[in-house]
Amino acid sequence: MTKNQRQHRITELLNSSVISTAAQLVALLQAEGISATQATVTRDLQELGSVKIRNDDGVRQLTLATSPVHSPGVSEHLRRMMGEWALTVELSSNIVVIRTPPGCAHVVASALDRSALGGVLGCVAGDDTIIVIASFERGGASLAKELRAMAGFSSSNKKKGM
Amino acid sequence: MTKNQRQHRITELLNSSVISTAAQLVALLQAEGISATQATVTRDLQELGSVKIRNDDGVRQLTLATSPVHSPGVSEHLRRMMGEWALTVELSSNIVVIRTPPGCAHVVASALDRSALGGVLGCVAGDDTIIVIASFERGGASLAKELRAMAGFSSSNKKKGM
DNA sequence: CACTTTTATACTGCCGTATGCATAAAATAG
DNA sequence: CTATTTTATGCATACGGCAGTATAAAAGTG
Repeated sequence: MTKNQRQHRITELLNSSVISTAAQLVALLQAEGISATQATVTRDLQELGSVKIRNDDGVRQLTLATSPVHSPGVSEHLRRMMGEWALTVELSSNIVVIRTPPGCAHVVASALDRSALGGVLGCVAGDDTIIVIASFERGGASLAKELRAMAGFSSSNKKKGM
Repeated sequence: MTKNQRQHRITELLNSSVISTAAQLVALLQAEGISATQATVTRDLQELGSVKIRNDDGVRQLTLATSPVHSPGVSEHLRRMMGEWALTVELSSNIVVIRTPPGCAHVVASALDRSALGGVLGCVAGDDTIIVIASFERGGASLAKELRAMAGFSSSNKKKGM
């Protein structure tokens, strides 16, 4: 059972039952054979963006934020995806083109979307290509530079004039 | 510069010039600011499925196999993708349904395709869902079991009767 | 066959992630 | 306000992947 799987199960549990504490979650997971401690579950809840609200019955209940939360882990996640999947990052005026291995473009694009990187109007992804549109104010060059840094490209091997 | 990026550049180099030895590749990479040793490049070449052929000029040349090669690393890669991205693996007769986080289905499906897992007729992927069709001979149950194992699900937390 | 070149690998160290334990900090209850 | 419950976190550890060094194995050469 990996972290993603555990977090997915936690999401399901929070959406289907009233759970008040991390300790309860630990017990529920344990009951279905998933072992994790309170510390781990608490960290999961943070990453998932959970909040504790008082529901209609006046009971405190853990819920997941419906609107995407920009936890500190999100930009970290983007950095990791860029490092792992971005093969090239190239620039044409205000457009940055990122190439990935086949089928991997969406993963990176999702991470980009969620990260709410500054000065990005939006991005679209094909199978192995992502088009990122920089805002006029930001400009493509600055954005490309940031994305290249995330991907772990040193400035020395920047392609010139392509 | 990460491993994927380096391997991508190696692919480009092999396709665009005549290269005979790993040592040559090391030098070419070095020239563009990518440092790697012969050992690393050799490992890359193995993973990429390179072969050394004698070309029309009678020169021995490193080339990439056009047909997908089943290097030992391929099934390892599948295992890693399943562990990282597969959230659930469920079964309905000879069909196995794998759920992933949004946008991640293709990555896993590609890995599945490349792995040439036994008894798989084929698979298709949406945004967060993969449908894998088991051959009649193999049967969905056996396939699901193998995929679940890859994803790191212990047999204990197998869902019953859902 | 002897020698050189090239490739493959055993071993080791490094780095980042994930997690448990212990405990501090914060929230809640009375 | 104090005590209790709950959450957050500093630290240590385990594990996995990656890559370098040194060296063995294999391939090529004459």
